[in-house]
Amino acid sequence: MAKAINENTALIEALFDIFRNHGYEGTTISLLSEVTGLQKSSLYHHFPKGKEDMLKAVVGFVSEKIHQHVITPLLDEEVNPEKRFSNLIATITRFYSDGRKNCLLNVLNLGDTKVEINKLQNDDYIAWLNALIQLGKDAGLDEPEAKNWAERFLVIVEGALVIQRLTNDLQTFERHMECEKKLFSQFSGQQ
Amino acid sequence: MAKAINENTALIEALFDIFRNHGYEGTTISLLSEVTGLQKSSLYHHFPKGKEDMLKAVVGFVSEKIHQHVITPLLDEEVNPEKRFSNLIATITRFYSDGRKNCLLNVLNLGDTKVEINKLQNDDYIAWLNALIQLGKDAGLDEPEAKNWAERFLVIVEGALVIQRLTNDLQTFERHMECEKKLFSQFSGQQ
DNA sequence: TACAATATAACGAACGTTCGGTATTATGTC
DNA sequence: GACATAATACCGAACGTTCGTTATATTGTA
Repeated sequence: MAKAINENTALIEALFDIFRNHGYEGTTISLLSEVTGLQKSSLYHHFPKGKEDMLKAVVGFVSEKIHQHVITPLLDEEVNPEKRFSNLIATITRFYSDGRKNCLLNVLNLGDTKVEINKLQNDDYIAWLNALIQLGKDAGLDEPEAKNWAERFLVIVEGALVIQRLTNDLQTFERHMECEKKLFSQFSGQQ
Repeated sequence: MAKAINENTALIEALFDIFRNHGYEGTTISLLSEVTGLQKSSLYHHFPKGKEDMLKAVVGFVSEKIHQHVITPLLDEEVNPEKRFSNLIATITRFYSDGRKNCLLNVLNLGDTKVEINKLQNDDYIAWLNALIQLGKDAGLDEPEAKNWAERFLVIVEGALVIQRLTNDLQTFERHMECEKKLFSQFSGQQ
Protein backbone atom coordinates (compact mmCIF):
# COMPACT_ATOMS: atom_id res chain seq x y z
CA MET A 1 0.00 0.00 0.00
CA ALA A 2 2.70 2.41 1.02
CA LYS A 3 4.62 1.27 -2.00
CA ALA A 4 1.62 2.00 -4.21
CA ILE A 5 1.45 5.51 -2.82
CA ASN A 6 5.12 6.02 -3.46
CA GLU A 7 4.79 4.75 -7.00
CA ASN A 8 1.89 7.08 -7.57
CA THR A 9 3.74 10.09 -6.23
CA ALA A 10 6.77 9.14 -8.30
CA LEU A 11 4.51 9.02 -11.33
CA ILE A 12 2.93 12.37 -10.54
CA GLU A 13 6.31 13.90 -9.89
CA ALA A 14 7.42 12.78 -13.33
CA LEU A 15 4.33 14.33 -14.88
CA PHE A 16 4.93 17.48 -12.86
CA ASP A 17 8.42 17.77 -14.18
CA ILE A 18 7.21 17.65 -17.77
CA PHE A 19 4.29 20.03 -17.32
CA ARG A 20 6.40 22.66 -15.56
CA ASN A 21 9.03 22.43 -18.25
CA HIS A 22 6.86 22.28 -21.37
CA GLY A 23 3.57 23.89 -20.33
CA TYR A 24 0.23 22.32 -21.08
CA GLU A 25 0.23 22.57 -24.87
CA GLY A 26 3.87 21.57 -25.09
CA THR A 27 3.30 18.45 -23.03
CA THR A 28 2.23 15.48 -25.15
CA ILE A 29 1.00 12.10 -24.01
CA SER A 30 3.79 10.52 -26.01
CA LEU A 31 6.33 12.56 -24.07
CA LEU A 32 4.73 11.64 -20.77
CA SER A 33 4.83 8.03 -21.89
CA GLU A 34 8.53 8.21 -22.71
CA VAL A 35 9.44 9.85 -19.45
CA THR A 36 7.36 7.66 -17.17
CA GLY A 37 8.21 4.47 -19.02
CA LEU A 38 4.50 3.67 -19.19
CA GLN A 39 2.60 3.19 -22.41
CA LYS A 40 0.02 5.78 -23.24
CA SER A 41 -2.83 3.44 -22.39
CA SER A 42 -1.28 2.74 -19.02
CA LEU A 43 -1.33 6.44 -18.28
CA TYR A 44 -5.02 6.39 -19.15
CA HIS A 45 -5.50 3.60 -16.67
CA HIS A 46 -4.22 5.90 -13.92
CA PHE A 47 -5.96 8.97 -15.27
CA PRO A 48 -9.09 7.82 -17.13
CA LYS A 49 -10.14 11.30 -18.06
CA GLY A 50 -6.87 11.94 -19.83
CA LYS A 51 -4.44 14.79 -20.09
CA GLU A 52 -6.45 17.35 -18.20
CA ASP A 53 -6.88 14.88 -15.37
CA MET A 54 -3.12 14.39 -15.26
CA LEU A 55 -2.66 18.12 -14.99
CA LYS A 56 -5.23 18.39 -12.22
CA ALA A 57 -3.46 15.64 -10.30
CA VAL A 58 -0.19 17.51 -10.70
CA VAL A 59 -1.71 20.81 -9.61
CA GLY A 60 -3.28 19.13 -6.57
CA PHE A 61 0.01 17.44 -5.76
CA VAL A 62 1.88 20.73 -5.91
CA SER A 63 -0.83 22.43 -3.87
CA GLU A 64 -0.36 19.88 -1.11
CA LYS A 65 3.39 20.40 -1.21
CA ILE A 66 2.97 24.15 -0.93
CA HIS A 67 0.68 23.95 2.06
CA GLN A 68 2.84 21.39 3.77
CA HIS A 69 6.31 22.77 3.11
CA VAL A 70 5.69 26.46 2.53
CA ILE A 71 2.57 27.83 4.16
CA THR A 72 2.48 25.81 7.36
CA PRO A 73 6.13 26.55 8.22
CA LEU A 74 5.59 30.22 7.39
CA LEU A 75 2.89 30.45 10.07
CA ASP A 76 4.80 28.55 12.74
CA GLU A 77 5.10 31.15 15.48
CA GLU A 78 7.48 28.99 17.48
CA VAL A 79 10.20 29.84 14.97
CA ASN A 80 11.44 33.41 14.81
CA PRO A 81 10.52 35.35 11.63
CA GLU A 82 14.01 35.61 10.21
CA LYS A 83 14.56 31.88 10.54
CA ARG A 84 11.15 31.21 9.01
CA PHE A 85 12.05 33.34 6.04
CA SER A 86 15.44 31.75 5.45
CA ASN A 87 13.77 28.35 5.74
CA LEU A 88 11.28 29.43 3.10
CA ILE A 89 14.03 30.44 0.74
CA ALA A 90 15.83 27.17 1.28
CA THR A 91 12.62 25.29 0.52
CA ILE A 92 11.74 27.09 -2.67
CA THR A 93 15.34 27.03 -3.85
CA ARG A 94 15.10 23.26 -3.63
CA PHE A 95 11.63 23.28 -5.16
CA TYR A 96 12.79 25.23 -8.20
CA SER A 97 16.12 23.41 -8.38
CA ASP A 98 18.12 26.60 -7.88
CA GLY A 99 15.99 28.31 -10.50
CA ARG A 100 16.50 25.71 -13.18
CA LYS A 101 12.90 24.54 -12.98
CA ASN A 102 9.89 26.64 -13.87
CA CYS A 103 6.90 27.53 -11.76
CA LEU A 104 3.58 25.97 -12.72
CA LEU A 105 1.86 29.24 -11.83
CA ASN A 106 3.68 30.86 -14.71
CA VAL A 107 3.62 28.05 -17.22
CA LEU A 108 -0.05 27.11 -17.07
CA ASN A 109 -1.69 30.50 -17.24
CA LEU A 110 -1.26 31.02 -20.95
CA GLY A 111 -3.78 31.30 -23.75
CA ASP A 112 -7.12 29.74 -22.92
CA THR A 113 -6.33 28.64 -19.41
CA LYS A 114 -8.86 26.29 -17.92
CA VAL A 115 -10.75 28.40 -15.40
CA GLU A 116 -10.76 25.57 -12.90
CA ILE A 117 -6.99 25.22 -12.94
CA ASN A 118 -6.51 28.95 -12.66
CA LYS A 119 -8.81 29.05 -9.66
CA LEU A 120 -6.91 26.29 -7.88
CA GLN A 121 -3.61 28.01 -8.53
CA ASN A 122 -4.91 31.41 -7.53
CA ASP A 123 -6.12 29.97 -4.23
CA ASP A 124 -2.66 28.60 -3.53
CA TYR A 125 -1.10 31.91 -4.45
CA ILE A 126 -3.44 33.82 -2.14
CA ALA A 127 -2.72 31.41 0.70
CA TRP A 128 1.01 31.82 0.18
CA LEU A 129 0.63 35.59 -0.05
CA ASN A 130 -1.37 35.76 3.18
CA ALA A 131 1.14 33.62 5.02
CA LEU A 132 3.87 35.97 3.85
CA ILE A 133 1.88 38.99 4.97
CA GLN A 134 1.53 37.43 8.40
CA LEU A 135 5.26 36.80 8.49
CA GLY A 136 5.91 40.39 7.52
CA LYS A 137 3.74 41.61 10.36
CA ASP A 138 5.44 39.21 12.76
CA ALA A 139 8.69 40.82 11.67
CA GLY A 140 7.42 44.26 12.55
CA LEU A 141 5.85 45.59 9.38
CA ASP A 142 2.48 47.27 9.52
CA GLU A 143 -0.34 45.92 7.38
CA PRO A 144 0.21 47.88 4.15
CA GLU A 145 3.97 47.49 4.37
CA ALA A 146 3.57 43.75 4.84
CA LYS A 147 1.22 43.49 1.87
CA ASN A 148 3.57 45.38 -0.38
CA TRP A 149 6.55 43.37 0.73
CA ALA A 150 4.80 40.00 0.39
CA GLU A 151 3.53 40.59 -3.12
CA ARG A 152 6.84 42.04 -4.14
CA PHE A 153 8.68 38.98 -2.90
CA LEU A 154 6.51 36.62 -4.96
CA VAL A 155 6.89 38.89 -7.96
CA ILE A 156 10.64 38.62 -7.59
CA VAL A 157 10.52 34.84 -7.25
CA GLU A 158 8.56 34.51 -10.48
CA GLY A 159 10.56 37.16 -12.27
CA ALA A 160 13.90 35.69 -11.29
CA LEU A 161 12.82 32.32 -12.66
CA VAL A 162 11.86 33.95 -15.95
CA ILE A 163 15.14 35.83 -16.28
CA GLN A 164 17.24 32.84 -15.30
CA ARG A 165 15.46 30.71 -17.89
CA LEU A 166 16.12 33.39 -20.48
CA THR A 167 19.78 34.07 -19.75
CA ASN A 168 20.74 30.63 -18.51
CA ASP A 169 22.72 32.38 -15.78
CA LEU A 170 22.39 29.79 -13.03
CA GLN A 171 23.11 32.27 -10.22
CA THR A 172 20.23 34.62 -10.99
CA PHE A 173 17.67 33.04 -8.70
CA GLU A 174 20.11 32.61 -5.84
CA ARG A 175 21.28 36.21 -6.20
CA HIS A 176 17.81 37.64 -5.81
CA MET A 177 16.94 35.33 -2.94
CA GLU A 178 20.06 36.48 -1.10
CA CYS A 179 19.04 40.03 -1.73
CA GLU A 180 15.59 39.38 -0.28
CA LYS A 181 17.10 37.73 2.75
CA LYS A 182 19.18 40.80 3.46
CA LEU A 183 16.20 43.09 3.03
CA PHE A 184 14.16 40.98 5.41
CA SER A 185 16.76 40.93 8.13
CA GLN A 186 16.99 44.72 7.82
CA PHE A 187 13.43 45.43 8.80
CA SER A 188 13.30 42.33 10.95
CA GLY A 189 16.26 43.61 12.96
CA GLN A 190 14.71 47.06 13.43
CA GLN A 191 11.87 45.58 15.42
CA MET B 1 4.69 51.02 -51.01
CA ALA B 2 4.19 52.61 -47.64
CA LYS B 3 0.84 50.90 -47.54
CA ALA B 4 2.47 47.54 -48.13
CA ILE B 5 4.77 48.09 -45.19
CA ASN B 6 1.87 49.01 -43.01
CA GLU B 7 -0.04 45.94 -44.03
CA ASN B 8 2.94 43.78 -43.29
CA THR B 9 3.48 45.27 -39.87
CA ALA B 10 -0.23 44.92 -39.15
CA LEU B 11 0.08 41.25 -40.06
CA ILE B 12 3.12 40.74 -37.87
CA GLU B 13 1.50 42.59 -35.01
CA ALA B 14 -1.44 40.22 -35.21
CA LEU B 15 0.92 37.24 -35.12
CA PHE B 16 2.78 38.82 -32.23
CA ASP B 17 -0.40 39.20 -30.25
CA ILE B 18 -1.20 35.51 -30.63
CA PHE B 19 2.29 34.24 -29.89
CA ARG B 20 2.67 36.33 -26.75
CA ASN B 21 -0.72 35.17 -25.51
CA HIS B 22 -0.55 31.47 -26.39
CA GLY B 23 3.14 30.67 -26.56
CA TYR B 24 4.69 28.73 -29.42
CA GLU B 25 3.03 25.36 -28.91
CA GLY B 26 -0.32 26.95 -28.07
CA THR B 27 -0.30 28.97 -31.28
CA THR B 28 -1.81 27.07 -34.20
CA ILE B 29 -1.80 28.02 -37.84
CA SER B 30 -5.58 27.79 -37.80
CA LEU B 31 -5.70 30.33 -35.00
CA LEU B 32 -3.32 32.65 -36.83
CA SER B 33 -5.50 32.24 -39.90
CA GLU B 34 -8.63 33.19 -37.97
CA VAL B 35 -7.06 36.24 -36.39
CA THR B 36 -5.35 37.60 -39.46
CA GLY B 37 -8.28 36.86 -41.76
CA LEU B 38 -5.86 35.16 -44.14
CA GLN B 39 -6.16 31.53 -45.12
CA LYS B 40 -3.45 29.20 -43.91
CA SER B 41 -1.98 28.90 -47.37
CA SER B 42 -1.80 32.68 -47.60
CA LEU B 43 0.21 32.79 -44.41
CA TYR B 44 2.63 30.40 -46.05
CA HIS B 45 2.95 32.80 -48.92
CA HIS B 46 4.27 35.44 -46.54
CA PHE B 47 6.32 33.00 -44.50
CA PRO B 48 7.35 30.15 -46.79
CA LYS B 49 9.24 28.30 -44.08
CA GLY B 50 6.17 28.17 -41.90
CA LYS B 51 5.42 28.63 -38.26
CA GLU B 52 8.98 29.02 -37.08
CA ASP B 53 9.51 31.69 -39.72
CA MET B 54 6.48 33.54 -38.44
CA LEU B 55 7.89 33.45 -34.95
CA LYS B 56 11.25 34.72 -36.13
CA ALA B 57 9.57 37.61 -37.91
CA VAL B 58 7.71 38.44 -34.71
CA VAL B 59 10.84 38.25 -32.59
CA GLY B 60 12.69 40.47 -35.03
CA PHE B 61 9.82 42.92 -35.08
CA VAL B 62 9.76 43.12 -31.30
CA SER B 63 13.52 43.45 -31.20
CA GLU B 64 13.32 46.51 -33.43
CA LYS B 65 10.60 47.99 -31.27
CA ILE B 66 12.71 47.49 -28.17
CA HIS B 67 15.76 49.15 -29.62
CA GLN B 68 13.76 52.02 -31.01
CA HIS B 69 11.40 52.75 -28.15
CA VAL B 70 13.23 51.41 -25.13
CA ILE B 71 16.98 51.25 -25.49
CA THR B 72 17.65 54.36 -27.55
CA PRO B 73 15.54 56.63 -25.28
CA LEU B 74 17.19 55.10 -22.21
CA LEU B 75 20.60 56.23 -23.45
CA ASP B 76 19.54 59.73 -24.46
CA GLU B 77 21.71 61.90 -22.24
CA GLU B 78 19.83 65.04 -23.20
CA VAL B 79 16.95 63.90 -21.01
CA ASN B 80 17.49 63.75 -17.27
CA PRO B 81 17.60 60.25 -15.73
CA GLU B 82 14.36 60.49 -13.79
CA LYS B 83 12.44 61.59 -16.86
CA ARG B 84 14.09 58.85 -18.90
CA PHE B 85 12.96 56.29 -16.37
CA SER B 86 9.37 57.50 -16.19
CA ASN B 87 9.29 57.53 -19.97
CA LEU B 88 10.48 53.93 -19.96
CA ILE B 89 7.71 52.90 -17.62
CA ALA B 90 5.13 54.68 -19.74
CA THR B 91 6.44 52.88 -22.81
CA ILE B 92 6.44 49.38 -21.37
CA THR B 93 3.10 49.95 -19.68
CA ARG B 94 1.73 50.60 -23.13
CA PHE B 95 3.71 47.73 -24.61
CA TYR B 96 2.28 45.24 -22.11
CA SER B 97 -1.20 46.85 -22.18
CA ASP B 98 -1.09 47.68 -18.47
CA GLY B 99 0.10 44.17 -17.73
CA ARG B 100 -2.69 42.40 -19.59
CA LYS B 101 -0.32 41.19 -22.30
CA ASN B 102 2.51 38.77 -21.77
CA CYS B 103 6.18 39.15 -22.51
CA LEU B 104 7.61 37.07 -25.34
CA LEU B 105 10.77 36.59 -23.30
CA ASN B 106 8.76 34.60 -20.81
CA VAL B 107 6.39 32.81 -23.12
CA LEU B 108 8.87 31.45 -25.66
CA ASN B 109 11.56 30.04 -23.42
CA LEU B 110 9.72 26.86 -22.51
CA GLY B 111 10.49 23.23 -23.22
CA ASP B 112 12.76 22.76 -26.18
CA THR B 113 13.33 26.37 -27.06
CA LYS B 114 14.96 26.90 -30.39
CA VAL B 115 18.49 27.99 -29.58
CA GLU B 116 18.39 30.63 -32.27
CA ILE B 117 15.30 32.31 -30.84
CA ASN B 118 16.72 32.20 -27.36
CA LYS B 119 19.93 33.83 -28.55
CA LEU B 120 18.06 36.67 -30.24
CA GLN B 121 15.99 37.29 -27.17
CA ASN B 122 18.93 37.07 -24.83
CA ASP B 123 20.75 39.68 -26.91
CA ASP B 124 17.81 42.04 -26.58
CA TYR B 125 17.64 41.40 -22.88
CA ILE B 126 21.34 42.14 -22.44
CA ALA B 127 21.04 45.33 -24.47
CA TRP B 128 18.11 46.45 -22.34
CA LEU B 129 19.95 45.51 -19.17
CA ASN B 130 23.06 47.45 -20.18
CA ALA B 131 21.03 50.51 -21.05
CA LEU B 132 19.41 50.34 -17.63
CA ILE B 133 22.79 49.98 -15.96
CA GLN B 134 23.95 53.10 -17.76
CA LEU B 135 20.82 54.92 -16.62
CA GLY B 136 21.46 53.81 -13.05
CA LYS B 137 24.96 55.17 -13.19
CA ASP B 138 23.71 58.41 -14.71
CA ALA B 139 21.40 58.65 -11.72
CA GLY B 140 24.30 58.35 -9.31
CA LEU B 141 24.63 54.63 -8.61
CA ASP B 142 28.04 53.00 -8.68
CA GLU B 143 28.65 50.07 -11.03
CA PRO B 144 27.61 47.17 -8.76
CA GLU B 145 24.62 49.08 -7.42
CA ALA B 146 23.50 49.89 -10.95
CA LYS B 147 23.86 46.28 -12.02
CA ASN B 148 21.82 45.02 -9.11
CA TRP B 149 19.16 47.62 -9.59
CA ALA B 150 18.86 47.07 -13.36
CA GLU B 151 18.51 43.31 -13.15
CA ARG B 152 16.09 43.65 -10.28
CA PHE B 153 13.93 46.03 -12.24
CA LEU B 154 13.61 43.61 -15.16
CA VAL B 155 12.93 40.77 -12.75
CA ILE B 156 10.09 42.79 -11.30
CA VAL B 157 8.67 43.62 -14.71
CA GLU B 158 8.56 39.95 -15.68
CA GLY B 159 7.36 38.84 -12.28
CA ALA B 160 4.59 41.41 -12.10
CA LEU B 161 3.31 40.23 -15.48
CA VAL B 162 3.24 36.64 -14.24
CA ILE B 163 1.40 37.51 -11.04
CA GLN B 164 -1.09 39.76 -12.79
CA ARG B 165 -1.85 37.02 -15.29
CA LEU B 166 -2.36 34.59 -12.42
CA THR B 167 -4.54 36.74 -10.19
CA ASN B 168 -6.24 38.79 -12.88
CA ASP B 169 -5.73 41.81 -10.64
CA LEU B 170 -5.35 44.50 -13.28
CA GLN B 171 -3.53 46.91 -10.98
CA THR B 172 -0.63 44.61 -10.17
CA PHE B 173 1.69 45.76 -12.91
CA GLU B 174 0.95 49.43 -12.40
CA ARG B 175 1.46 49.09 -8.64
CA HIS B 176 4.94 47.67 -9.01
CA MET B 177 5.91 50.17 -11.65
CA GLU B 178 4.86 53.02 -9.37
CA CYS B 179 6.92 51.46 -6.64
CA GLU B 180 9.95 51.31 -8.91
CA LYS B 181 9.47 54.91 -9.91
CA LYS B 182 9.54 56.01 -6.29
CA LEU B 183 12.64 53.95 -5.60
CA PHE B 184 14.39 55.49 -8.59
CA SER B 185 13.59 59.05 -7.62
CA GLN B 186 14.95 58.30 -4.15
CA PHE B 187 18.47 57.49 -5.24
CA SER B 188 18.19 59.81 -8.20
CA GLY B 189 17.40 62.67 -5.84
CA GLN B 190 20.31 61.89 -3.56
CA GLN B 191 22.75 62.64 -6.31
C1' DT C 1 -10.62 -17.27 -10.81
C1' DA C 2 -10.66 -12.38 -10.36
C1' DC C 3 -8.76 -8.09 -10.92
C1' DA C 4 -5.35 -4.57 -11.46
C1' DA C 5 -1.71 -3.11 -14.44
C1' DT C 6 0.49 -2.92 -18.63
C1' DA C 7 0.75 -3.56 -23.65
C1' DT C 8 -0.64 -3.60 -28.70
C1' DA C 9 -3.34 -1.66 -32.15
C1' DA C 10 -6.24 1.38 -33.90
C1' DC C 11 -9.45 5.56 -33.97
C1' DG C 12 -11.11 10.38 -35.52
C1' DA C 13 -9.54 14.99 -35.14
C1' DA C 14 -6.29 18.48 -35.46
C1' DC C 15 -1.69 19.58 -36.44
C1' DG C 16 1.75 22.02 -39.76
C1' DT C 17 2.45 21.96 -44.50
C1' DT C 18 2.02 21.70 -49.67
C1' DC C 19 -0.24 22.07 -54.05
C1' DG C 20 -2.79 23.77 -58.11
C1' DG C 21 -5.17 27.51 -59.31
C1' DT C 22 -7.47 32.26 -59.15
C1' DA C 23 -7.81 37.13 -58.21
C1' DT C 24 -5.30 41.38 -57.86
C1' DT C 25 -1.67 44.49 -58.69
C1' DA C 26 2.52 46.13 -60.95
C1' DT C 27 5.47 46.39 -65.14
C1' DG C 28 6.71 46.73 -69.91
C1' DT C 29 5.54 47.70 -74.79
C1' DC C 30 2.95 49.59 -78.40
C1' DG D 1 -3.94 55.35 -72.94
C1' DA D 2 -4.41 50.21 -74.14
C1' DC D 3 -3.10 45.83 -73.62
C1' DA D 4 -0.15 41.75 -72.91
C1' DT D 5 3.00 40.02 -69.39
C1' DA D 6 4.73 39.16 -65.14
C1' DA D 7 4.74 39.29 -60.27
C1' DT D 8 2.35 39.25 -56.01
C1' DA D 9 -1.43 38.02 -52.92
C1' DC D 10 -4.73 34.98 -51.82
C1' DC D 11 -7.63 30.78 -51.70
C1' DG D 12 -9.77 25.73 -51.22
C1' DA D 13 -8.53 21.20 -50.92
C1' DA D 14 -5.66 17.87 -49.75
C1' DC D 15 -1.21 15.92 -47.85
C1' DG D 16 1.32 13.03 -44.18
C1' DT D 17 2.00 13.21 -39.27
C1' DT D 18 0.96 13.57 -34.58
C1' DC D 19 -2.39 14.64 -31.36
C1' DG D 20 -5.43 12.76 -27.43
C1' DT D 21 -8.17 8.88 -26.83
C1' DT D 22 -10.20 4.17 -26.83
C1' DA D 23 -10.96 -0.92 -27.69
C1' DT D 24 -8.95 -5.14 -27.22
C1' DA D 25 -5.39 -8.37 -25.60
C1' DT D 26 -1.75 -9.91 -22.44
C1' DT D 27 0.58 -10.18 -18.16
C1' DG D 28 1.26 -10.24 -13.11
C1' DT D 29 -0.66 -11.06 -8.51
C1' DA D 30 -3.80 -12.39 -4.83
